[in-house]
Amino acid sequence: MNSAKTDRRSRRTRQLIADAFVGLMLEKRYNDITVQDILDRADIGRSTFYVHFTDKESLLLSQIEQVIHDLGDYAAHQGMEHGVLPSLELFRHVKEQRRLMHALVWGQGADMLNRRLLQQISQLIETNLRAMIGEQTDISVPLSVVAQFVANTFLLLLRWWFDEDMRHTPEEMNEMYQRLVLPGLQGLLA
Amino acid sequence: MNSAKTDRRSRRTRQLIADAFVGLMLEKRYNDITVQDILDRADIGRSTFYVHFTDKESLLLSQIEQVIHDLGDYAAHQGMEHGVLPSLELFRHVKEQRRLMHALVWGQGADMLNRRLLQQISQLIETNLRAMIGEQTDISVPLSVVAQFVANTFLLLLRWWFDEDMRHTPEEMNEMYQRLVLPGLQGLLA
DNA sequence: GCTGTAGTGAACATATTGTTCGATTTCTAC
DNA sequence: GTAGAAATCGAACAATATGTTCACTACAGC
Repeated sequence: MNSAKTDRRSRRTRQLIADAFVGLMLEKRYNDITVQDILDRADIGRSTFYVHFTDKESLLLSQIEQVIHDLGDYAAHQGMEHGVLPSLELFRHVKEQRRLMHALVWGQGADMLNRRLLQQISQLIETNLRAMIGEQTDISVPLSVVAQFVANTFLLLLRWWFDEDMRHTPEEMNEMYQRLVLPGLQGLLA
Repeated sequence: MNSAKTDRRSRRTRQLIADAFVGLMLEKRYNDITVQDILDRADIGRSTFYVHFTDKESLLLSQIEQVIHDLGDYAAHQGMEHGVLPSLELFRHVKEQRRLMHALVWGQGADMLNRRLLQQISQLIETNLRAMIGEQTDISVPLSVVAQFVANTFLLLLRWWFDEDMRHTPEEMNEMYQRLVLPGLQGLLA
């Protein structure tokens, strides 16, 4: 056997599976996708699937790693003259590669709770913001984005806090929150 | 029958179920928890579970709503003299209520991909940051938090962009990114 | 056309889900 | 303390999903 040929065939099948999976991820939630769904869409045999992936989850993981690798590669090749993150280049890159990214980052994969929490807290913030700015309407960033930005940072700090076993005091956490969020906020509302 | 009495019994059972679930969420991922696990831990009958919840998911949702309701209530009662978000009060509140919040917000529920993406991008940023600040070590917010803050905001914008069907250009997105993130960043590194 | 690797599909054991229903427990009202 | 309603129990059930096995077919390269 010549590994080149078999690899090519093999990779094609993997790709078929991955494509079907990504397509499904854009339509329904990860949890609602069955292996059978994937087999049907990719039109491959059940046993073939299990030759390539041990699991539905390992398929998900392989796709995640794909995106990560891709993005990391891209970012690394942009150098760092752009500050801490070559953000513009990444936004462009994502726009080109949108399908896979979209399916994974925001397809139904993103988990319910964080979405729900973000939504609720953002809404609260947006109300407050609206009351504060009054008639001042020429804000360069949509208000809903600003609200989500604040809520998102708050939730991030919460998670980090948990990770650190809540060693810090609420006051310390609040200090970090303010240092991170307020400057940007003031700049926008000025 | 008097609905007061039955309600009390019923609520106790619901609570048993919820407690068992939260405990399990701290130990394993949502997907790996079976209804049977919950029954065993709560020590209740299978049919009883299905009297109270139609689904494993409806149980999750009810817990999420609980947290949301709780948090919203709390935030609302703090008034808005605190800026856009009564953050300090919320951090305090969370610390007291940590179990449920922890289980849901960062127990294994938070989805894999976002965690992984955040981790990877943060790491890239942290490296860059470290190179930039050089010997300057007296930063009030841990560098890893700053890195996660930047990465988290970037990912938030990405998701928002998807939600808006990518109507905006990468340049516009980047503009928002910079307006939100840079002020805080400069303040810290100054 | 032979050879070997990859893919096939049917069959299988196992596990999980959600439902049903009669028996049993718990609790209140009397 | 007893009747009776509501809640729980638990065993049994059909339906579905999972992951494995194996004899088979298909096909690329020599």
